[in-house]
Amino acid sequence: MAILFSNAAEDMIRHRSARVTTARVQVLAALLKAGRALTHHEIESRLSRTHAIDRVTIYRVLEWLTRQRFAHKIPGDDRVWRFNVADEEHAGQHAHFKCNCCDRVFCLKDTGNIHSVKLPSGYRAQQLELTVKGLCAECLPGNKLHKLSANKKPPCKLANYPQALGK
Amino acid sequence: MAILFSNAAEDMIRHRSARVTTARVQVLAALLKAGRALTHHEIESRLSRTHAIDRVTIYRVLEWLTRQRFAHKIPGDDRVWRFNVADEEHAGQHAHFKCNCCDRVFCLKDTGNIHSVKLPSGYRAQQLELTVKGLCAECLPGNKLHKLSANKKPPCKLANYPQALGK
DNA sequence: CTCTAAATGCAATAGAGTTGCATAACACGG
DNA sequence: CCGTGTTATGCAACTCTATTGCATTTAGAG
Repeated sequence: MAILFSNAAEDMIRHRSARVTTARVQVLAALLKAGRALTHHEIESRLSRTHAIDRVTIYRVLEWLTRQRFAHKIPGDDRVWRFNVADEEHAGQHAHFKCNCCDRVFCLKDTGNIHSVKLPSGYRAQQLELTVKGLCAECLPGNKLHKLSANKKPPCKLANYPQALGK
Repeated sequence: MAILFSNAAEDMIRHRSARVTTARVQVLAALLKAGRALTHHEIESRLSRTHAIDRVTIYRVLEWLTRQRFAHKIPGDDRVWRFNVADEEHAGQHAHFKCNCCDRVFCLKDTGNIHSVKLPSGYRAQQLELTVKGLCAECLPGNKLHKLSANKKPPCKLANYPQALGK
C-alpha cells in the first residue's frame, strides 16, 4: 500500500531527471497518500514512524516540490502552510475547502467560473485563490460519516458551539 | 483631514456604546483613512508619527474591531494578517485583490457569482474567501499611474522579472 | 570506485502573534 | 467635581512557524 505511493513518487521525481533522495520520495509519497492538503507538522509526524527526516529538510523539500510544480502551497487562516499534490488541469486556479471544525483542507474540483469577478480598470489578474470554509462531511452532525477515524484531529473544536454546527 | 477620520471613528465606537479610547479611535481612523487593507506593521508605523501605541495594544484593538464587525481580517500568502474596514453589504463573502508587485491588498466590490462553486455532498459552506492576485494599476507598466506615490512600498520586487510584469 | 555538486542535519535566528500581570484610564454614580 | 470599579493598556516574556548559515553526507555521473 504505502510502498506503491513511494514508487509513484520515485517515478515522478526520476522523470523530472532530478536527484532521487529519500526525503523527496517520502514527502511526496505522503502527499500522494493523503489525498488532501497537509501541513508541515502532519508530514513530519507521518514520516517520523518510518523515515525520520529533519524538520528543515522537510521545509526545503516542500519548497522544492512547489517549485517543481509537484505540489502547491496553500495559505491558511492559521498562518500555517498546507501542501497538496499539484493538479495539472487546475493550474493557476485553486479552490480549497477548509473545515471550520477539524481544520482539514481539501481541493475542490468543480470551481465553476470564478473568473466572473470584475477588476477595477488598470488591474491585471494572474492567479486566483478561492477558499470555501464550512463543515466537511465528517464533521457535519447527522451525517453517517460523523465518526472521526484514526488520522483525524480530535476533538472537534466547535463541539461546544452547537450554533456553529447548524443545530 | 486626518481629524475627520478620527471623528468618524469615534462616532462609530460611541454608537456601539463601547469605551472610547485613543487606541481604538486611532486604529480605526487609520483603517478608514487608508481605504485598503493594512497590516499590523503598517498601522503601527502610521500611528507612531502622532500617537505611539504599543504593539500589543494594536493587536488587541484589531481583534476587538474584528469581533465588533468594524473590520475584517484577511489571511495573506505571506502569513501576515491584513485588516480592512468592514463592509456591511458583503458580509461573509470577501473578495480581495493582492498585487504581486507592491503587496498591497484591496477589497473588490463586484464579486460576480462565486457561489457557483460546487461542494462534494455532505459538505456545508459557511464563508467564502476569494483572493485575486496580479498587478495593480500602479504597478502595471505602461499605465500612467505607474509612479509610486509617497505611502507606497518601494521598490517593486518584480522589477527584475520583466516576464512577470507581462513584458 | 572516485569525485563533485547538490542535499541534509543541526544550531541559531527571524518575525508575527499571544499571554500574564501590574498599572492606567474610561465612564458612571454620587 | 470627585471617588470607584471595571476595562483597557503597556511591558516583558513567550510560542510557534518558518528561514538561514555552515559543516557533513550522499546521489549519481564519469
